[in-house]
Formats: sequence, C-alpha cells, structure tokens
Amino acid sequence: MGDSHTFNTKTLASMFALVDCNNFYASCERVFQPKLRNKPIVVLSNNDGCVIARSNEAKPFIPMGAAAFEYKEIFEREKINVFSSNYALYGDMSNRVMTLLAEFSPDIEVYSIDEAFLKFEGFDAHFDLNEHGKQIRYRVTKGTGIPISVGIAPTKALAKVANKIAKKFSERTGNVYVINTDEQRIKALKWLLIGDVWGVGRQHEKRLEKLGVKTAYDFTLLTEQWVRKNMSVVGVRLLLELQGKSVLEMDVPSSKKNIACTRSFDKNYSDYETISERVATFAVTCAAKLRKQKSCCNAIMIFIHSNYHRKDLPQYSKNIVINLPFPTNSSIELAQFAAIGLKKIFKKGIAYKKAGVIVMNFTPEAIQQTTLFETSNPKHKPIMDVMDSINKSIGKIKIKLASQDPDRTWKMRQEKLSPRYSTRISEAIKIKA
DNA sequence: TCTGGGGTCCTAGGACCC
DNA sequence: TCTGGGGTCCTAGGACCC
Repeated sequence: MGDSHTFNTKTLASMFALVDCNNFYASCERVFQPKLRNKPIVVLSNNDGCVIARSNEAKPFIPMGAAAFEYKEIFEREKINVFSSNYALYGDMSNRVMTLLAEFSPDIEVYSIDEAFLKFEGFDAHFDLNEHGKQIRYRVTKGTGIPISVGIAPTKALAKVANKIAKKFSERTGNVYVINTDEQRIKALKWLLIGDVWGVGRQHEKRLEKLGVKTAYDFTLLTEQWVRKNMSVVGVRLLLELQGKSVLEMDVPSSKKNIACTRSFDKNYSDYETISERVATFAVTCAAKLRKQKSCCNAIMIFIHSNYHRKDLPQYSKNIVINLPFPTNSSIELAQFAAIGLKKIFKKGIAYKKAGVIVMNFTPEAIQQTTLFETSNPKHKPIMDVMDSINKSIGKIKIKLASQDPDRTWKMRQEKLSPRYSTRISEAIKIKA
C-alpha cells in the first residue's frame, strides 16, 4: 500500500530532475578500458599539476586537488591509474550523454559538462517518478557507458539534494532518488550538512554555523529577512527552494558573457618574448571563441602571475583592462591590444608561472556599429573566416599570427594522456575482424 | 622541478545627469 | 541649525558554481 489513495488522477505540479555523471572524467577514461572497472583512477589537470577527478576507489587515498608530485608514491603504492586530462574526449562524451537525456524531456538545461536539469510537466499522480529515473539511468548507461545519478524533486535545489542522496546511498537507491512528500523533504534536509548545500560556500557556511545552523533543515527555519540581509536575494531563492517553493526556472542557453583563456606554464618563465607569445596565443583563442558565438568584445583583460607557491621568489601579480575603441573579434586586433596591455604590466626579473587573457563586455557581431574615426578593420573579416574554416577542418590550431611562435606547438605536460578514442578515427579502438 | 581553468550573479558606492 | 532629491550607469569586489 503506497499513499496513492490520497491522490486522484489530476495533473501534479511540475518536477525537476538533476542528472549528473558519476566521477565524470574518471568514468570517461574507464569507458574505453573496461579492465579498469573497479580499479582506482585519477585524472590530472593541465600540466599534470593536480588531481581534478577521482573514481570511487581512489577517493579514500587521494584528496580533491591533491598536487600530483606529492602523491606520486601513493599512486604507485595503491596502484592508481593516472590520466592526463583529455578534454576532447570528455566534451564528446558529454554531448552523447546530453543527447540521450534530451529524449526524456524537451525542457533540458545543460548545467555543466557533466550535469543537466530536466523538467517534467503534465504527468498524472500515478506516474512513477522513481521508475522514470531508473529508465533514464538505464538509457544513458547503456548508450554511453557512463554511470549517472538522478535526483527528482519539486524544485531545482531539492533535486540537487535528492541527487546527493541517490549517490551517497547508491546501494539502497540504485542511484535514483525522489523527494516528493514533505516528510521526505524534511528527512533529507536534516541529513544534509549546511556546507554541502548547493549555493552555500565556505563563507556562508562559517557564518551560518556560528548561528547554530548545522543542517539544510536548520537553514529553512531562518527568517527571510535575515537571509536577505546576509546572503542577498540568492540566499532567499535558496531558502524558498529548500522549503519546497519553486523559484528557480530552467535557464535558456545563452551566449557567454565573458570568455577566458588562461594557463599555468610548465615551468617559470622570466623573458618577455615567451610571455608575449603566450599572451598573443591566448588572445587568438579568445577571438576564435568570440567569432564562434558571433560576438565582438569591447574590453580585454590581460594578467600575469608569478608562482605563488614559491615563497622564496619575489611575488608579482598584475592585471590590466583595456577598453577597446571599437568592438572587435579579430585575432589580429585582439593580439595587438593584448600586446599593448602586456607591455604596461610586464616587469623584469619576475619568474612568471601563469598568464591569461579574458575578453568582456560583448556586443553582437551583426549590429557592430561603426564609430566615426576608429573601427575594426573590415578586411580582417574574410581573413578570420578563412582562418576559422582551415583551423576547423584541420582540427588543431594551425594558422597562426606572426606574434605566435610558428615552430613550436606549446607543450603541456601530458605524460598520461589517453588516446582520443571517440574523436579521432586513427585512435579509435581497433576491432578484430 | 612540480600545485587547474573556466564561468555566473549580486551589491554597494561613486560618477554623473536633470 | 543648516547643507535637495531623484534617477541611471558603471565598476570593483565578493560570493558562489563545476
């Protein structure tokens, strides 16, 4: 006997599902090497710097963000399989997962590379949400090999909570959990620590704990005024959502408002030539991303950092924002402005470890207005089109500006890179005849 | 020797305008 | 005792996310 007798067949309010991939990067690596099933895996950041993903088996031994060089011995001792990050593979796998998820609702919000919200509407009271979640999980796992968890609830924030429970108690839930009644909601929130709530970071956690707020449930008992004053409207929305009132709608995918390309270097560099080549390349990458979403930027920021882990060396960190005289997405122009900015902030005698370019304040390419005196050079447009099409067909950045190093393909340290199984024919798995 | 790379939203306060 | 009153735009900084 369920409590179905309390419902009739009238349509229920809408429900949200949060679907996310378990240990996504590690799972991607495992898809193509089934012998790694149940084996510990970690994936490293760029330059093989630190750990950014762990399989469940690796979690007891390796904290998130661990510096790879500090854990070398533990990797060996625990026989942990170590991979350099392979974003081409993860991006491709992500697309496959999202495509399958879209079969289950026309209303889907891709929230990150490994997460999506789905909204369900118009089902009746007899509809079995748990069974529906199970079907989603089956479809994705069977179709991609990536294991997922599904949380379903009347609000987005509660769907996040349900998802945590689905994952945490996977043996009992089968990685699917539904919060539907108020009893379930309260029980779940009493279990969830305040610091683990979506939208509560370190700062808010500290303040809330001081106030005696230990769990998500405690939080829902606070007054709206207090939350408003101390956590802004963002906090109020969270409060309402956790109380069961849906205020966060599905976001429509929109163009990016900032685009960044920043990197740590494989080692420290002090010479101007190296840094300026890197910055030019970052600017070119930003320009290409701008053109892809048909935007022009009106400002560009350049920053450089010394290595802040080296307390023994002089520290220096500086950024500069250049407001452009006209909107542009030309690689040539953005590289030029980036060079001007770098000249202003570059200081000699510093060991630089990181630099980046961020473009901001976009206007659509189509309505790019011409100012009276200074305009983006229209001759660049066809050149950029050719650059983009050639680079696209080759698949790697091949056409470069003179300010970029023509000979050297900048190497990240990627000693443990897996093949690009899903994106390169030549590296695809060989199938025996 | 070695420690990631992206993003978003909100608010307060100053500049400026009438 | 007294120093107007709005409004808008912009920016820096804080907080959070994956």
